[in-house]
This record gives sequence, C-alpha cells and structure tokens, in this order.
Amino acid sequence: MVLQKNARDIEFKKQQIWTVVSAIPYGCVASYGQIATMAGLPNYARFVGSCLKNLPKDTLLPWHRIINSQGKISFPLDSARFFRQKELLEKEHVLVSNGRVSLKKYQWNV
DNA sequence: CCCCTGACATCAA
DNA sequence: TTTGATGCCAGGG
Repeated sequence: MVLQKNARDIEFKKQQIWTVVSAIPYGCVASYGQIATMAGLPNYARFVGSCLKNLPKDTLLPWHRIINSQGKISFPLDSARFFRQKELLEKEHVLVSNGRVSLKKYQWNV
C-alpha cells in the first residue's frame, strides 16, 4: 500500500482500522499493533489508539477488545475509562485482573 | 519548521 | 521481569 500523507488517505486508513476492529469476534482480544498490521498499516499502532480515542460513547465498534502488547488494558487502573473497558470485557466473559486480560492475544481464526 | 504528546511496540540491560 | 531509550505516525501549538 502506498503511504501518502494527505487528508484523504488518512481517512482511508481510519476506515481500514475500523474494519479490522469491527471484525474482532466476541470474547476475543487483539493488540494495537496487530490491528494496525492486519489493516495493512504496520507501525501504525499508535495511530490505532488515536483513532479510537474520539469515538462516540455509543459506538458499535468493539474498542474494548483492543489491549496493548503486554496483554493489559492501556489505561490507568483507577481511571473511569479503565473500568468501562473492564466492564465491557467481563460482560463477554473475559476476566481482567490487575489490568491484565485472561486471554492470550491473537486468539481467533482469520 | 521544530517540538511535544499520545488508548503503542520493541529491544537492550 | 521491569525499565529506559528508540522508533513510529498523526495532530496541535
């Protein structure tokens, strides 16, 4: 993929990321870097985060299934965002203890 | 144009 | 295993 730097391509990249994120199955988790790579955008892990941060509160995207490369939630343990993500994960039977998720990453069939 | 920041990743020590 | 330095990319000042 040709990586240019104009607004149109940025939008395209966001769509790629959203597509991949929405494809994460129920009860599974993936890392930012993995999402970026699967979207055809290696090294865009950071960009994945910046895309998710301004999602509407009622978004349908399963953003809570995205964690960092250490298998942990990327929020301070005492933050409201952290609890929201943890709650959504546990609703899918994914346990979270001390920020760590009870699942291995990359755990679904593509 | 430079510098800093951020829901990150990777590697060396 | 944990920590600090580097690399990464887009945005904002």
